[in-house]
Amino acid sequence: MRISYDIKSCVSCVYRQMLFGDLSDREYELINEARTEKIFRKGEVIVKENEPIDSFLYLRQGLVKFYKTDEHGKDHLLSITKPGDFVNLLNIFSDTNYHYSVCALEETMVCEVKLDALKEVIASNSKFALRILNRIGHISDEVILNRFEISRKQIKGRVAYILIYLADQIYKNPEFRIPITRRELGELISMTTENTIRTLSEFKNDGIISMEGKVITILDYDRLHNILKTG
Amino acid sequence: MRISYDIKSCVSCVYRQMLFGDLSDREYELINEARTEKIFRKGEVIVKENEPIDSFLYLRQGLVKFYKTDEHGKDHLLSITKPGDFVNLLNIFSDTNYHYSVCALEETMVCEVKLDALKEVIASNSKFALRILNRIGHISDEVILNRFEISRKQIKGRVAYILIYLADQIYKNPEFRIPITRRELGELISMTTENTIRTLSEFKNDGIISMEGKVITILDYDRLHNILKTG
DNA sequence: TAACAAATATGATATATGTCATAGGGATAA
DNA sequence: TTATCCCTATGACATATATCATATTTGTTA
Repeated sequence: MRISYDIKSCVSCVYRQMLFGDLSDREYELINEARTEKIFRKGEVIVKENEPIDSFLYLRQGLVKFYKTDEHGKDHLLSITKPGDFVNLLNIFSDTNYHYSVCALEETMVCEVKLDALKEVIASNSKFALRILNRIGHISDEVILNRFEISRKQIKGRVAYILIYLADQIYKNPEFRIPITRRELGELISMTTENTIRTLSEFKNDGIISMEGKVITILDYDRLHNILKTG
Repeated sequence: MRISYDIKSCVSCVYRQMLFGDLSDREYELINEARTEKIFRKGEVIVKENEPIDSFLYLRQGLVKFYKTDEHGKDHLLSITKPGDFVNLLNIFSDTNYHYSVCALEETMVCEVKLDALKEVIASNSKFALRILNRIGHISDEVILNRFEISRKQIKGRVAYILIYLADQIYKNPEFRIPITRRELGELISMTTENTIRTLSEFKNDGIISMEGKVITILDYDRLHNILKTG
C-alpha cells in the first residue's frame, strides 16, 4: 500500500459530486482534511475481519473482494465490489468492528475518511446523511439478493447466476473479463474449484458460453436463463 | 386481516419511543395521521413479492417470515423477523417494489405508515432519518451474516447455527419453542425437510439437544459450538 | 530467463444430500 | 366428532457434490 498525494485528482473525481454534492464548503473542507488516498496492489489486504472501524472507505478505482477465512484456512467470499461502492458494508454507525476482510483483486485506489469527521457532517446535514445511508442500504440489498439466489440454487444455477450478474449488472456486456480466479468464483458460490471449472467447461462444450482464459462470452442467453430458473 | 382501532395502544407502545422519540409534536401528528394498525392471523400474507411499496411497515407483535416462491411452488425463506423489526427490509427510499413476500407465522400486529408522510418527516428531521436508516442497516447486516454463515456450512453446521441463533439472539434461553415447522426450517437453511429432521434427530440421539415437539433445549453447548465451527 | 507456484483442467472415487416411499400423530375444518 | 391434511419421522436408494490424483498451462518472482 502506498499513500497518494495527488490532491488535484479530487477535484475531477466522479464520486465527489455523487457523494459529497450536498456539502457546504465548510463541511467539504472538514471531510477533506480527514481524508487520505491509498493505493493497494493486487492481493494486498485492505482491512481485516474483526479490526476496529475508524474510517469510512470508498473505492475510487479497482476491485475488491469481501471474505472470511475459516478454521481450515479456506476463504469464503461474500461479494465482489466495484468502484463507487463502499468498503464499509456494514452499518458504520451501529457497529465498531469489521465483519469481513477486504482484499484488492487488482490495483485499487481507496479514499479513507476519518469516521469522526464523517459523523460530524452527517449530524448537521440530513441530505448528506440520507444519501450515504441510502447507498449503503442499496448495496446491502444487492448482497442479500445475491446470497439468497445463490444459496437456493444448485451448482449450474449458481454459475449461471454469477455469469448473468457479471454480464448484465457489472459489465453490461455479454463478453467480459472475469476479475476473479475459478477458485475465487467457487468460494463466492460456495462450491469447490473443481466443480466450478467442470460446470464452466460443460457450459462451454454445450455452446452456452465461450471461454478463453479469463475472457468469457455468453453465447446463448436463453439457455443460460433457463438454467438459472430451473437450477 | 383486520384493522385495529385501539388508538390508546399507541401511547404505551414501546416502539413509539424507540422509533419516534425524536419527533416534534407536529411531526408525530403527521405520522400518526398516516398510520393504520393491522392484525394478521397465522398464515396470512402481509405483502407479496413484486408488489409496489407504498407504506413503511413495522412489527409490533408476532413473528413473520420473508420468502420467495420458485417456479416449482417451493418456498425459500430469507429470514424470520421479530417484533421491533421492519417489514420493509429493503431500502424503501431507493426501490419501489418488494423483493420478498412476507407472511405471518403467528397472530401478528403491524403498524403501517404511508411512505409519503414518512419521507416528509425524514427530510425535515435528520436525527429521525439516521435512527430509521440505522435500524434498517443493522437488520440488513444481520440478514447478510446469517445467509453467509448458512451458505458456507454443511447441513449439520447449518442446523447448529440456527439453533444457536434462536437460543442466543432471539430467545436468550437454551430452551425455546421453535416458531417454524421443520419444513420451514429446511427452507430457511436451504435443505430438504427430511434431512433437516434427520439432523435434529441425530443431535437428539447424541444428547446435544432435547426435543419435545416444537420445544427444543440445547443440552451441550460445547459440542454444538464445535459442530458450528467445523461443519 | 529459468524456476517455481498457482491456475486451469479432467478423471476416478467417496461422501453428502436429495428423492421417493411409508407410517403414525396431531392439528384443523366441515 | 370424524375426516382430512400436514407435520414429524425413518429407511432405501438416486443424484449431486466433494475429495484426491494427476497433468498442462499460465503467471510471478528470483
